[in-house]
This record gives sequence, structure tokens and C-alpha cells, in this order.
Amino acid sequence: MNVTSKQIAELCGVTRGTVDRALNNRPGIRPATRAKILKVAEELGYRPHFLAQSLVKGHTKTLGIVLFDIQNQIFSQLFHAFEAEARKQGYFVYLVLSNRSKELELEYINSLLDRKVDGIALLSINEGKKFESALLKSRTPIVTFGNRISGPFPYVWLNDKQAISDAVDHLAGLGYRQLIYVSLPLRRRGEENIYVPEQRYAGLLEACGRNPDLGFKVVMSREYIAEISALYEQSRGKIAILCSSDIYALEILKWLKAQKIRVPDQVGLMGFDNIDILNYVNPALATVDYNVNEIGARLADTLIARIQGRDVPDESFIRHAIVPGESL
Amino acid sequence: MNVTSKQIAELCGVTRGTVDRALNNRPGIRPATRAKILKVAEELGYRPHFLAQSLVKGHTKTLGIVLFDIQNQIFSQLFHAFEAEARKQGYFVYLVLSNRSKELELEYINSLLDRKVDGIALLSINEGKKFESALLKSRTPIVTFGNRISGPFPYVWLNDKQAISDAVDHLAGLGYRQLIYVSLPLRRRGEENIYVPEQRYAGLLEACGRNPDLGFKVVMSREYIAEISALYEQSRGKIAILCSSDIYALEILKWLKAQKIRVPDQVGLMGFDNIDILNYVNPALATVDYNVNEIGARLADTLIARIQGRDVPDESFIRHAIVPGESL
DNA sequence: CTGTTAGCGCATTCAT
DNA sequence: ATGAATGCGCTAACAG
Repeated sequence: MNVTSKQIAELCGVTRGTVDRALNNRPGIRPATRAKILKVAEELGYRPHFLAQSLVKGHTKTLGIVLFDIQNQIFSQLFHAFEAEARKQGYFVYLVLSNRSKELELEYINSLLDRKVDGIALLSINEGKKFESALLKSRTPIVTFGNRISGPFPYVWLNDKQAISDAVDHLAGLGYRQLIYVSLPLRRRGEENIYVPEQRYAGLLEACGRNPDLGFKVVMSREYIAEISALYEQSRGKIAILCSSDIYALEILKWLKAQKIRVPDQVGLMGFDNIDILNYVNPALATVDYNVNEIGARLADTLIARIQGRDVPDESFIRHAIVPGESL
Repeated sequence: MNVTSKQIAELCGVTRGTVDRALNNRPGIRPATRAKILKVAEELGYRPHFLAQSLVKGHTKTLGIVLFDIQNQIFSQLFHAFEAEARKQGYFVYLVLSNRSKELELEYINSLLDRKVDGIALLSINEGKKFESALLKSRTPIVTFGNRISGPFPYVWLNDKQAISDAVDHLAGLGYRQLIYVSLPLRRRGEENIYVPEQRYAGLLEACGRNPDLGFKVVMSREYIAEISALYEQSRGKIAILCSSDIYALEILKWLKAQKIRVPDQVGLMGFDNIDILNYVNPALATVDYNVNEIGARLADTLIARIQGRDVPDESFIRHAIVPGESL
């Protein structure tokens, strides 16, 4: 086993109380004895026992963050930023990945709670009253992002509704009169937390209401390529395809290329997220950009503020911007 | 605070010893009392205090894994697989990212050690005797992957040397007579652990020795595009560019397209890793594939085996295979 | 079968 | 300025 404070005490001929005073430089100790103890501790490579220390102190200086996916570059980047900010403020981070499984997510949240993290940043698949009250019961500070839950949990993200709305306005301004909106299926409403796609959909409806000249169709099935294909066949005039994620846009672009349909000559294409991969794609994809690093950092900062009992805003939106690209 | 075993004891009119027997179903307890205690514990939503439990048991059922990057899809996938296997075997996982910083890596390893993880999977930037002896001193089981360190630490990865060697043979077999090999700079040798690129380079040399008809140049500078451009200008005959990572190949492909140099008509291009992004790239990139999920799973399995005191092989190589693609 | 006791390593209050 | 004692929550060995 490792060297303990008790051993140091014996070696120095004092008691553990005195050793503790030296190690945590608290008052009530002669400089000479402190120096001696510190020296011995240094030589022995003493490190306080984290578990014992946390047990008595009641906190772990550790944050948990639950994501459902890290393959998506947006999330890995967000995690990076979150972690960097947390570390800057002296916190260690536990990352867990739910893989979009409600059961797994619950299991992981419990694991984090068991490990007595001081706070949790949560992108949840779960939702609903019982879920929220379970979170509340833990008495652990929680900040949400992405999917919102309706409890008194602070929220840090971008304004999705406004962002899609802006994208539609951009398309309309470019002269497009027909729009296909491609999104994650919303049919799991009630089964799974789909706050983000709902917000984006709401933004679409709002903007299309403002632009009556712009006809629109919505594609939300898993076979969206086939649906788009059908819509494209029966369409007259130039259409724009707006995707709620760059990932969809890339798949569609691949299909368009295979069909020898030219972008943007024959079809306009726009994504969302501005992920790094876009650097390797021709033509440059129009998309919606936002500073995901800022989201990550602010998320950590907000969570730590809550842990320390400071007041934080209920919601905090990061700015977004349209990236014109060459695909429109 | 949360409900403790002491409270359950009082509520049931027994002592903590008895409660412990019921909770951990140990022998020496009447079925009736056990049932009662279990019922009360259930009702109160009792969860054992992880820190206290670990403190006395001496283990945490937790693994640590240190990576330098998770943006790279290879690593995020590896992490996924590692985590899944660990969870299957009852272990929780702490992930830390060193960002290729030796200091950060050391700090994180110490954080993991402080938190008393039962074992660590390590992709290290650090190397050398003092580093290894520090790891050894911790007495915590460690398994390495990717960058190897020379101590008695088991290694799970693919055979990089053989893989590049096979790739070169493939190129030679296709009739190429000129090769440019693009790799991470090796000049940091001695400063940083660069085991993987060194192995791949060794494979290149070996295979080129076997194929004397194949002339080759090596590009390792950060401005590899400029260098390749120069080499391309002064070349006669068709050249193949072999990259030690798909990432480089994608950058080069982007540049080739911009220069209107046709692939594979004018230049052959080959990557390494077979990352998912390749699905979105034309022409389909030739590359070297290996099952990274298998590496992750075997890594976890090997680490857990070591923790449990079982014997594990010193090194364990995952199979690789050439993916022909359309870029050659 | 169940109660008692001790101890994991550390922090902290009260004596001295 | 230092020592002694108590407790965090749990496990385990020993009594009875």
C-alpha cells in the first residue's frame, strides 16, 4: 500500500493531527515541525488518500458529463472545452456515454451519483416528471444542454429555433421557392427526449409562416434518401434541401453526386453544425455555425457556479451564424 | 445526506453487522430478518456509499484509459469498445485526454492513481526509465496500446510494421515504381513517444528493401503539401503517395483536386486507418483497415485479466487488411 | 444466527 | 503548539 499520514506521524514523532496541520497548512504549528513534516512527506512521495479524504470532506472536486455520443465531432469538441474549463477551475471530469439508451443513461447517472460527483452536466434522452424528481432527489447540482428537461435545471446551448428560422430566411432571400427539410424523426416524441429537433422544427414552421412564397416538405423517415429522391423527381423548379445536421447533408451530397445531380446548379444544399469534416467536402457546404467550445466552457462554468451556490441564469444561449458556402 | 446502513439497522432493530449480511447476502442470517432488511433498504432507496465501500474494500471496480485525442475517430471508437467491454465485466471507466502534453498526461495518470482505479489502459506520450519506474511504483496494473513503452507492460495493438510493409507490397504489385511516404515527423524522437510512426517507417524501409524497383521519398515535415508539390513537379512517371494516416490522405486529396490532378489517373493515393469519413470521399480511398473495436475490447479484457492476477500475453496483435479502393 | 469491535485514511473538535 | 478523541460509512473478524 501507499504511504499514509499515520506513517509520517510516526516517523516524525508527532501525531496525525499535527501532520494534518502541516499538510493542509493550518495554523497552530511551529514552523520548524511543519518544515520537517513537509520534508518527510515529500521524500516519501506522500499523496493524500483521495477516497478517505472525499469521504470526510463530502466532496470530490469531480464533475460528471453525460453525452449520448462522442463520435459526433460536435460533442467531442464540446467535451474537450468542458473538460478544459473544469480543470482550470480545479475539477476532474468523468465522461459517460449513453448511446441513446434510456436505461444506460439512468445507470450511468446513478454511477456518477454513487461516485459522489459534485455536479453533473446532462444531455439527457430521458425526460418526464419521475426522471426529474429522481434527479432532484439526489440533491446534486445539475446543468442541462442540448435536450432540455423542464425542471429547475439551468440550460446552456444555442437557440435552435432561431437558428433554423434564420437558415430558412437565408434560403428564401437567395430566391429559393421550394424547400425540403430533413430532420431526425420526431415520432419518438413521448418516448425519448427530442427537444432539439422539436425546436428546430418549430423554427422551420415559424420562418415558413413568414415566407408564404416558400413551399416546403418535411422528411423525417430513416429512408430519407429515398423520400428525397421521390420528391426531387416530381418537383419543378429548383429546390433547396435544408438538413438539421451536417451528417445528413453529407449523406445527401454523396447521393446527389452518385446521381450526377449538380450542386448548387440543380439543387441547393445546407447543413447545420459546421463540423470539421466540411473542410474535405466539395462543394463547400452552406451551414449554420456556432461556437461549440464556448458552449462547453460556459457549461462547466455554470455548473461550478451552481456547486458553489452562486446564482446562474435559467438559460444561456450561444450565438450562431449562417455560413454561406458554395452549395446554395 | 443519503440513507445509510446505520439508519436501516436502527429501523429494523438490528445492528449494522446484520444489515451488512443481508445486503451482501452473506451466510449466517435468518431468512426472515434478511427479507425484512432488504425490504426496508429497498423502500428507502438505499445505495451503499461508494467511497466508504471502496476505502475498505481496497478496489473501485473502475478502469482508467488515457488517450491524447478523441477527435480522431479511431480513438473515439476504440474508447467506445473499451468501455463496452469493461461495463460488461462490471467496471466503470474514467477517460482522460492528454492532448499530447507530457505534463498533462502525467498529471492525469496521477489523478487516476489518486482515485484508486484498479487498472489503466495507456496510450502514452511519455517514455523512458523514470516514467516507467513511476508507473511500476504505483503497483497498479497497466496495459499499453499504440505507443509502446519498454517496461513489462502488456501491449495490445496492430502490427504497424507489417501493415505498412504490406501496403508497400500492394503498391509495388500494382506496378507503381515511385513512392512518396507521408508520415508524422519523427524528429521528436527522444522528446516524445513516437513508437507507432517509427514502426510504420521501419515497415516502409523493410518493404522497399524487398522491392528494389520501387524508388521512394519520405515526407515528414509539417508543410508536407508543399514538399509533395515539389516532388510531384520534378517527377516523371506515375507516383503513389502512401500516408501513415487517412487524415493526411484527405488533406492531400483536397489539394490534388484543387490542382486538378486526377486520382488515380495521374497520382495514386493510399491512406491508413479506414476511418468512417472515407464513406463521404470520392474517389474511394485505398487504405489499411483493422478492427479497432476488437482492439478496444481486447484491451479492456487484457487489463481486467491482469487486475484479477491472470496471465496475459506480452503483446497481442489485431489483424489488418489492405482495402483496394479506387484511388490506386 | 446476531451483536460487538476494530479499522480503512483522513479531518476536526476539544483538551492539554 | 501539540495530543487525544470522534466520526465519515462500510466491511470483516471475533464473540456469544
